[in-house]
Parts: sequence; structure tokens; C-alpha cells
Amino acid sequence: MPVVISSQPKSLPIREGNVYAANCPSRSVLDHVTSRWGSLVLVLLLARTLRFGELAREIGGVSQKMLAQSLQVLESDGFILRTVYPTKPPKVEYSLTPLGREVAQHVQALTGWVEQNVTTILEHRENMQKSQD
Amino acid sequence: MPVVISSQPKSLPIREGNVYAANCPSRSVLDHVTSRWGSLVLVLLLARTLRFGELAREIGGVSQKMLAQSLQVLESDGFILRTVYPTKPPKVEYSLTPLGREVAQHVQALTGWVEQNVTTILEHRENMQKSQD
DNA sequence: CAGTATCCTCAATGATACTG
DNA sequence: CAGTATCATTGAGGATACTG
Repeated sequence: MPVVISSQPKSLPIREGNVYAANCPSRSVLDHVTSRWGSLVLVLLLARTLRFGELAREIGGVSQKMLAQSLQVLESDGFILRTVYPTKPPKVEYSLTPLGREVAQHVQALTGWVEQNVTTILEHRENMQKSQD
Repeated sequence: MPVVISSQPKSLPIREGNVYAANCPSRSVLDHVTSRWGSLVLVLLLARTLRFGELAREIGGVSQKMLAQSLQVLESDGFILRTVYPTKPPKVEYSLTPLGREVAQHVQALTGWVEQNVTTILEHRENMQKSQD
């Protein structure tokens, strides 16, 4: 599948994809890294390598199924490295690839900003409620 | 609804929310700004104020329903300002609030990175396919 | 133009149970 | 421990038609 580009900026860096084109593959990549659980996984792994069970415990509300699925997608995109130690019981470690580390930093900036500004946003939401006249 | 914080970093800035807590409101904010269409809207409005029809045309594949819904959510979070000119036909302009401009910049960094790295990621996906043995 | 209203569908997600 | 398999649900999202 070809990468779709509708317009190119005049200066570098070269944009290989265009998230505004309906059929551009960059859409799916963006979906993966901004997915509900995928985004949280990326930021956690930025701090350190974690095992499946650890990730499950850190991320409140995630199911085994969704965690496994999110990890697989991020692995297939090349963001996550899955290392299996053939011990008994099995031990599996998840870490970030260099590429994964790059995206994760951007995602972390976003989640961090959100965490630091929730209160302001919640207040705005409530003010909107009141001024429904 | 109280903001849930499970742990506090030792240094500033103070984290008001925790996206890893299942019931923390920051979760919904993160969902809004990383939503399929919401994220694209934010980045577009970073460049300039746009009308509903313009947004619809810029964002490939979006339906009127989803665009309207995304705009409403982002407006209620305080990221987007909706200005109505009571002309005939009606004219409605969407722009970013100062708060919206802040998140949008983080989102733009993310979408930009994705656009610049799609090719690498697609190659990795295909290599994974092959090595399925 | 800038939406809203309705209907409809399927895919994302969760719950539960099972396994190497 | 680290998942997979299966089933059930529901709500996100699209298509279409209508309106101030």
C-alpha cells in the first residue's frame, strides 16, 4: 500500500505521510499510539522494562485481552520489543525500541500535560453546565 | 467528582491527575484529545481558524455527525471556541482557546512524528509478516 | 451553511474460562 | 505467569434525510 501525500511543506523534514488523507497508513499508526491502552503502555515503558503482569497492575481497568492486543499491535509497528525467557514459569519482558522511545516521549508530553491541567478542564466543563440558558 | 492521584512526584510541576487510575477524569480528557477526529481537528486549528465545512473538507473520511460531536466535546473541555455570526446563511467559526493551543501543540508534535516515520513503521510491519515462521 | 435526527451495523471491549 | 479462546454486549460510528 503506497503512502499518500497530498501536499508537501516547502522545508525539511520531509513528511512521508498525511494523517488528513483518509487512506494514508499513517492514520492507523496514529490510532495505535493514541489508543486508550496503547498510549498508557508506551509511557510506562519509557520509565522501565516491565512484565505483562506488572503492566496489567499499573494500568487501572485494563483487561488481559486488551493489554495483550495493544502490546501486539505496538510490537508489530516496531515500538515495543517482546523478550521471552523460557523459564518455568515463563517470564516475558516488554521494553521500548529506539523508535518506540521516540513516540513514547511525545505521548508522555501529552499525558503529562493532561494530568497537570485536569482541574482547569473540569472547572470549565462545570461552568458550561451552569451556563446552559 | 474528585481528582484521583495515587502518587505524587517529588518535584514540581504538581500532577493534578493520574491517567493510570481507572476512575480519574484525566482519562476522559486524554480520550478526547487523542480521539480519531478530535486530534486532527486540534492540529488543523493550530494553523488557523476554520469553519465547519472547511474542517469537513480538510479531514478525509469524517462524517458530519462525528465532526460535530468531536467539536462539541473539545468545546466543552475548553479547548475550542465556537463563534457564531448570525448572518444568512449562518457562519460558524472554530478556533483554539489558549488552553487548546497548548494541547494542540503536543498533539501536533505527535502527528508530525508519525507522518515523518510511517515508511519505517510500514517496513517493520512487512518484515514481521515475512518472519512468521 | 451548519448542523440535527434516525436508523442501523459491526467492530471494539469486557467477562469468563481455559492452558502451556 | 502470560497469555489465548469464546461469548456477549454496546456504543462508536456511518449513511441518509431533514431543517433553521
